[in-house]
Amino acid sequence: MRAGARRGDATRQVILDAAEQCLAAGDFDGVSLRTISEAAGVDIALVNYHFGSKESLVEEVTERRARDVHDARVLALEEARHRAGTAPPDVDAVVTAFLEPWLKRISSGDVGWQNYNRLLCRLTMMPKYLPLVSKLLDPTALHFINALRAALPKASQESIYWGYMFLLGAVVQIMAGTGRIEQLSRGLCTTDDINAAMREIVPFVCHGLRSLERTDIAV
Amino acid sequence: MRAGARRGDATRQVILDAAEQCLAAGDFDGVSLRTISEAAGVDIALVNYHFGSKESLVEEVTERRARDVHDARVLALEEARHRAGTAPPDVDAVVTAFLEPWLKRISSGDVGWQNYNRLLCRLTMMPKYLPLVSKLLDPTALHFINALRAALPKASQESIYWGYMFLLGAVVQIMAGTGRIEQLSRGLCTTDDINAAMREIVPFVCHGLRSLERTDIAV
DNA sequence: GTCTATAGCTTGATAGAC
DNA sequence: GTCTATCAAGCTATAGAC
Repeated sequence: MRAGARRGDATRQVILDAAEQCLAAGDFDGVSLRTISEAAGVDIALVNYHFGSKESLVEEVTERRARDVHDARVLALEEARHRAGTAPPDVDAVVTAFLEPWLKRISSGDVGWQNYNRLLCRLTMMPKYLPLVSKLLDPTALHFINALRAALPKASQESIYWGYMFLLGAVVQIMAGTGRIEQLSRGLCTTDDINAAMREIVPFVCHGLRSLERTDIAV
Repeated sequence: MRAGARRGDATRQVILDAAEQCLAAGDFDGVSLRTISEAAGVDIALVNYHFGSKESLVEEVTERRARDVHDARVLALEEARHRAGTAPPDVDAVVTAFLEPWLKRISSGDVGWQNYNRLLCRLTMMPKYLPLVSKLLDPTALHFINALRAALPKASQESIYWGYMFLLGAVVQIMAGTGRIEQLSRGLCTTDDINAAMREIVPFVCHGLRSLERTDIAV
């Protein structure tokens, strides 16, 4: 490997990290390549040289970490299956397998994971990026929807999908880091304390999901 | 009232409606005043004449409907209090008072309410707009957080705030209309069928919220 | 109140020297 | 692989005629 290539790889990483950070903090289309290149301490022309376009940059930023989380989640679910023996893993096990790998990475101290997360939450809210979001997350989603189906055999097909979206919604609302809960609770709660958030969210969604098997509840 | 003033008012409404629609469909900063003025069928200069700036336009678009929902929700909660007698309204009553007025407006056939909703969901995900979101929604939020506190006396202060955010997250995930559940369920579920969504979401969040009173659940 | 015209700026992207 | 210089296109906002 030539010295130039090594230097180029380093530049790529610096740009990817800066993009991750800027996109997590700002509002996507409001974040310019100039902002990103300045944060990276790199000339703006290099962004286009290495990534071709802004769109490709966003893709690379997200894809970089998506596969890793997916694999860890699938593995966690596999382990839960092993622990459960012949019966399928219950709701708590499925939810935990879904959230644990995520939580672990966020609280790892690597600020990149926190940025990736915020970015991804923001991304899922924008119709424009639905194709990218689907490419990144559909495999994981369908995998865990299947697991939820097995854990909640009495729930309807539709209910499982709705339940997955509610689970996602609760998590996204916390992970996006909008500052809203800090504002409402006047600092009592903070999304920076991921462990506290997880402690609350797991029982909430597990109880919610289990209720999907009941059909005798009127609105 | 002069004819000119009446015409000006009509233009204002046309612009507000178009802005509501464009902002609901697109990604906020990606939506230009040109897009909005073209959708409204008016000259772009009129947008600045009537609203002064893009920021003010966004404010007016949101504030236009925010007060109405707030009032309806407070009234619904008041009625629930009356029905409940001496005891405070239970979780189901509080959640229903929160969601019913919203649901009613969305399914009223007025497409403006649907646009307003999507727009608002999108807005809550962008840190940049936290001040506006707080101004619009904090009164409602704190009002219902108080009601939840009364309905869940054994839950901790923190849990109530978290629970409110989870409730919000589940609703936002559905209302934002990102097309994700349609994609995942291959058309089986759709956020256009608000009634179906509501039928699923109410029991989910009510069970989730009630679980906040329990403290014996390990992560 | 409305429209034309345009100022002044920022954007993403590229051509060419090194 | 990196940097300077610059492009065309888009944006918000405004000044002035009608």
